[in-house]
This record gives sequence, structure tokens and C-alpha cells, in this order.
Amino acid sequence: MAGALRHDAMRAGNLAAVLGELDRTGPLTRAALAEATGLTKTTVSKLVAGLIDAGLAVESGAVRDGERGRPGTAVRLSGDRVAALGLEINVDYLSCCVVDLSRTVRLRRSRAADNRAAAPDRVIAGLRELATGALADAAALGLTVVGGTVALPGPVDRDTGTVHRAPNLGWRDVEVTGPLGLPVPVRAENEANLAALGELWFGAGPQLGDFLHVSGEIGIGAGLVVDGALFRGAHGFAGELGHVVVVPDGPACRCGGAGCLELYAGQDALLRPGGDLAALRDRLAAGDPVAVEGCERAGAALGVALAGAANLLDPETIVLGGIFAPLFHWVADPVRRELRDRLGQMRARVPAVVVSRTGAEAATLGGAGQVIRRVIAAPGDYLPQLVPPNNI
Amino acid sequence: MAGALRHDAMRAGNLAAVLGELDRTGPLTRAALAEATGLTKTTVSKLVAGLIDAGLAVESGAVRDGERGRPGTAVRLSGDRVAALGLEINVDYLSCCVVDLSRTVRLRRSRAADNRAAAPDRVIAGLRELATGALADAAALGLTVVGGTVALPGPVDRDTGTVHRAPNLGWRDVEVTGPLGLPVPVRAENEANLAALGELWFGAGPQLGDFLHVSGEIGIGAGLVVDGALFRGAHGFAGELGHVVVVPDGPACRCGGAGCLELYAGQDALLRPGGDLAALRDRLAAGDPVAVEGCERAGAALGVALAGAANLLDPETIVLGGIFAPLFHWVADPVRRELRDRLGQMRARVPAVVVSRTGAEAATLGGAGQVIRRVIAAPGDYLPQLVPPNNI
DNA sequence: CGAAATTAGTCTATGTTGTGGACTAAATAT
DNA sequence: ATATTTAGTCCACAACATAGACTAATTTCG
Repeated sequence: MAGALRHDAMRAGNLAAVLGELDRTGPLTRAALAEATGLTKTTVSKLVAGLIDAGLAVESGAVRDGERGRPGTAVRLSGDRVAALGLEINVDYLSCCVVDLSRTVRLRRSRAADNRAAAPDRVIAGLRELATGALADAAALGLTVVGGTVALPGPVDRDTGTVHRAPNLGWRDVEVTGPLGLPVPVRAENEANLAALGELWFGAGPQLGDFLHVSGEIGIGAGLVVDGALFRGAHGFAGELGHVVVVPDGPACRCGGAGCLELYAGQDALLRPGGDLAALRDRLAAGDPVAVEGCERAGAALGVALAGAANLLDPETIVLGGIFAPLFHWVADPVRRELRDRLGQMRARVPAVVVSRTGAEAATLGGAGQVIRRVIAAPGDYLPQLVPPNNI
Repeated sequence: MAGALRHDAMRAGNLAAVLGELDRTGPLTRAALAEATGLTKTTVSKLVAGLIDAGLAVESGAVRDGERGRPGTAVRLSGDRVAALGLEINVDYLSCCVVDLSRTVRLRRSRAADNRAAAPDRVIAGLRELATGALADAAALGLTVVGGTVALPGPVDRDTGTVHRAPNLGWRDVEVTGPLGLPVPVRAENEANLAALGELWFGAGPQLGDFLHVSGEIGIGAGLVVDGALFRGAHGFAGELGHVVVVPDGPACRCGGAGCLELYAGQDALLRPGGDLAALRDRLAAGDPVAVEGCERAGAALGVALAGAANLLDPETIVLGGIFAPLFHWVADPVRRELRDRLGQMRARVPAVVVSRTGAEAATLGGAGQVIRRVIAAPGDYLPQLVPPNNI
């Protein structure tokens, strides 16, 4: 119960320490690994041998780094064996990717689909087809997919794999992971949370420090990454930025509240004048004052909500993703202004506002990356041969 | 660097597991400890012997629990050796307490003082006097104080022990822990954060789950406890509830922003009609409609801000402390109403709103408790003899 | 060009820690 | 009184990391 440690846990922990170092710093010799982890060369050699046996690491040539002395043999994460599946159900598409242990994207598949119109089990069946195909392709590449994560556009109960409410799909308490019925363990997670992890591992990454990633879609979600891990809150529903109040006595929101951010900076509000995103960008590029001022207003509302979020969460960086990424040029300044005005005096540093580097794929990538991170953090759980069971 | 484990870490971890179990579950026999931790009886016996030697645990009589078989010997945390110091600097008082390992309060001292008028080093000197006396008294009780925490009314940089800005004291970038110059290591922490921990360990505690504790004083701070630990954000400035925006184009706030919660529900706003807290309570008790409606309005504003906070942080419970505790009866309903209206549809459960059980002492208790928790989580760091150094 | 110096990695003996099962101790049930 | 049951200790053993000697492969320098 209380994290008791035994010999196998010690070994598992040290395997994780070595893998983690390889993940963070890239290829390293055994000697460098020993230095970095504080373990002895002997121990590192034994651990690395286990990792190579299990297919998690490979030797990759000699390292002659100008120093004198015998050159070392670089060891790096192997992308040839273990992989993870990222899945996404969203309003107008299904999507899927396979990422290997070195966080290289090996496969992507996606399919346009009007999921708003379809029954949940039809949508899930469609995703099953897509994923089954991807699993077959991954197997053909020699990859062993050890698990997956499905991104869903709403608050998710991770224990049951259920999305509690997905207003944009019209779903309510739909169980996804069970009915999906894939031959690998799949967990469910909120799409905005996974997009934040996607940005962490496949976007600007560690330069961001602790950051808040805003996913502007029809709804507005946010994922907070602290110390390289998601902050989820008590029930995993943290980060519902779209329903933070911007105008207390504003118009009613479908969430039951009033004056929520979503009404002022959601996709529907931004595109209200009519037309799609491309049309809006054209008008903005042409300097259409109505469009520019619309973005200004949305940005200011977003800035008010983000100032509140920054007061409560204290992120180092705020990353604007989703629809705010293509509109960044027009939205960033009002956001920055509100943050500066509302936070500047109390805090030494106001969060930096940057644009997301990962596009629509952020959530699937984050989902696959999350499985990879679990493998790296606890390799024994996924590769039983690594930690010989001493409890028979 | 990457958490490598060696034998001494294994032992330290297992000592922590045993201590943690004793802390959570109370007195237990060695057999019950073995069951709870998953370690063998042999191992538990050895670990317990070490803890008893170090004075962290004691045997406390036989346990005849109606079962047949040999009765066990209960082991419990010892309150006779290790203790911690909690300190607080606030606007109108200095305060200090000593808590032992079993989280029993052994000493309290406090002193009224108008710290707004005094220079920081004078205030710190006053706290030093108070603390030095308490340390002497603790020594007379046979207690070894292993560390302390000082609570400060503003955002704190824990690395330097500096409070960045304490508007109510008129302080700016004042280093506290160094100049305090106590003979035990002292850390600084935000007062609202520590009040939340105080509620966790000395108030309603574990029943709350993950909770947000609101400290209403002149400013309004909040501390979030997740999984029994503080959520601090990137720079330790998380939880500034008072400057969450409630009315975007409202009046200017001294923080530089506008329409902050503090303007609508801070102590100054609540007591605006004049008089002190006692007078307000009298008027409320008498049913004075002006007073009641004032509380209604403040409660509604607080509810709006808390709905935003709940959207972002997803706590299980919201605890109202500070000035909101005595006014709970009049403030809770509007808070609950706003939460229900603004969160009810999106979430399965709306956070419960409860009153704080710890009074003005919350912060000092939380500060001392935090040191105690560190001792329990890493006893080897405080009692070197527990973990024989194998690295000479 | 060859020897010394330097660094990488392996091998072996050893120390620390937890384990499993036998053992003793002390209670209740029959 | 004896069997049964549970608590706690003892001892041989297993798992893991360690220290330091050793081999291997390179650069530096005479």
C-alpha cells in the first residue's frame, strides 16, 4: 500500500532511471550513464544489458569525442520494438498514430467523419477499424504496441474509460475504451490534456517549463503540465477553461452558466460573421477592421480568463493551440496585454504567450507519448522479463 | 540526478513506508504493519527497531483485540523526541507553535503587533524572540526541533526565503528566513498554502479529498491540496484567488488589474459599512437587511471566482476559512448557488462547500505539520543514524 | 614508432538489504 | 490440559549494488 520497496523494485527503479536519462539526454555511453545516474559502471552495464535484451535499447556505434582514452559505445532508446497507439475521436474526424519508444511517429492515419450525426457505437466501430489497421501495419514493421490512449472532447472518467459529457458530439456518459475492444490496453483521456502532453513531447517541449496549453476548438479546454506531468484535479476534470466566467451577468451558456469564455472566444464566436477559418484569415490578412476587432475582443476575453488561470495555476508559459494557433498573430497581443495589466504588479514574471507547434495531431501524439512515458517510467510493468518475479 | 536507487534508499523508503502507515492508521502491531506495507514480519521488526532507537516510534502496550493467538505489541509514532516549529507573520500579530511527530500541538505563543507600521527587520526580530523562547521551552520538554516553516501573507520564493510582495504589510522583496537566524533550518511559504495544509492535518483532514482552502483576510488567498500535497504552480505563486477577475471592467485594484474578487469579497468590502467583524456578525444575527445583502453579494462574487477555480482545478471540496468562517452561515448559500448554476450541467459532482475547522492558527499549524510530513516521508534526512552512510 | 596515460567496460569478491521458513512466545478454544 | 492460533525473532539465503582489480582501446608524448 505505502510504496514498500523490495529488490525487484530497486532494479525496476534503476532501469527506469537509466531509460529516463536516455530519453532526456539522448544517446550516452555506459560511463556517461553511470555519471548521470550516480550508479556504478558495473551496475549500469548490467542494467543496459537487460534493456538491450528486452529490445528497449540498442548500441549505436562508438563515440570518439575528441577525448583521449578508449572510446565508449553509445547506447540509445530502440525504436524498433516497443510502440504505443494514440487515438482521437473528434467532431469531424477520427485519427490515430503509432509512436515508437524514441518518440518517433511511425504511422498516422485519419479519416474525416461527421461524428456529430452518428451514434456513439458507430463512431467507436469506425475508430476500431482505423486502429486495427494501424496495429496490423505496426506489427508488419516489427513493432509491439504495448498500449494506447484515446483522446475524447470532454471530461473523462479514466477509471471506466467513459466520457461524461461531450457537448460537441452530443454524447453523454459514453463508455469508449471497453466497446473499442482493441487487443491492447487502451485508456481514455481528455483531448485538451493530451494536446498539452503532445506539445510537451512533440512541440516546444521542455523549453516551456510548466505550461498551460489552450486548445481552442468549438469548446475551449486547457491542459496544465507541471513537472512533466499532467495536472488533472480530483476527478480528472481540471482545465475547463471554456467555462470560466468572463462576464458574470453575460448571456446563458449551454453549460448552464452565464458569460463563459467559450461564448466570447470559442470557434463559434470567432467565426460568427460567417464563413470558415480560412475566410476569416483572409479577411484578417486583408486588414478587415471588423475581423481584426473581433479577434481583439476574443483575445481580450481569453486574456481575462487566462489572467485568472495564471493567478490560480501560476504557469511559466501559456501555449495557444487549436484555432488560436492560426489566429495567433491577431489574438496574442490582446491576451498579452490583459495578462500584463492584470498580473504585472503582483508577480515578478508574467507568463510568456507562445503559439503551439503541434497542429491537429497534438492530442493523438500526446496520447501515444503518454504510454511511452509510462513504459520509460516503469519498464518492468510492460516487459516482465526485465524484472524476474521473485514472488512466486 | 534521475532518482537512482541504492540499498540505503531502499531502507530509507521502507522506513518511510512504515512511518507513513503509522501516521495514517495510528498505532499498529508489527504484524499489522507487515500486512499493510507488504513487507515481511522480519523486515518490519528490523525497521521498527531502528525507528524506536531513533526515538521516532515507541511501543505502547499489548493489543488484545478479542482474536485468539498471542497478542501483539502496538507501535505508534513517538511524540517525545522530534518536533517542528510553525511561525507566522501577519498584519496584526506574530505567532508560533511547536508540533510533535504525532501532530500534537505542544506549544503555542502569539503576540499582537502592528506590523504594518514597523520596519521588516524589526518585525523579524520580534518573531525571532518569540521563536527563540518557544525553542527553549521545547528543549525543556525534551523535544528536538528539526525544522520550521514561516507563513507569510504574500507570494513567496521558497529558494531564497523571500516574500515577493506582501501588500498588506507594505513589504516588497523582503528576505525572511535568513535574517530570522534561528538555529534550526526554516523555510518560508505562503500563508494561504499553509492554512490549507493546516486544515488537512489539524482540521477536517482526509475526509475532504482534494480540496481548495480559501483564506479570506484583507486579501483572499487559496491553497490547493492534491493527493495530500500542495499544488504550488511553477513559481509557487498558485492560488491567488483574490485577483481572479470577477467584473472585467470593474474598478481598479491595487494589483494593477480591475474588478478583482478582492474588491467584492475581501475584508474591506465586507466591513465597508463600518465597524469590525464582531459588529457585522451582530447585525447579521439581528437580520439587518443591508448586512445580509452585503454578504449575499460578496458570496455571489466569491462563488463566481470559485466556479472558475473549480473549472480549472477540479477540487472535491471547497473549504471556506479566514473571515469567511465566522460568516459562513451567510456566505455559503450564494457560493453554493453560483457553483451549482455554473458547474452543475457539465460535471457529475459539484464541489461541496464546507467551513474551516481550524481558526487563525491554521497557517502556523500547517507550517509545523509540513516539516513533520517531511520527517515522515524521509526520516533518513533528519535522523542520519537511521540510514548508515555506505558512501564514505 | 613505441611507451605512458587515459578512458570504457567487464569481472570477481563483498556488503547491505529483504525473504522464507523454522522457531519461540503467549494468548484463546475445546 | 491440550490444540490452535497469532506475534514476533532467528538464521540461512537470495537479489541487488559496490569497490576495485583487470582488460581493452584510444590519444599523447618522447
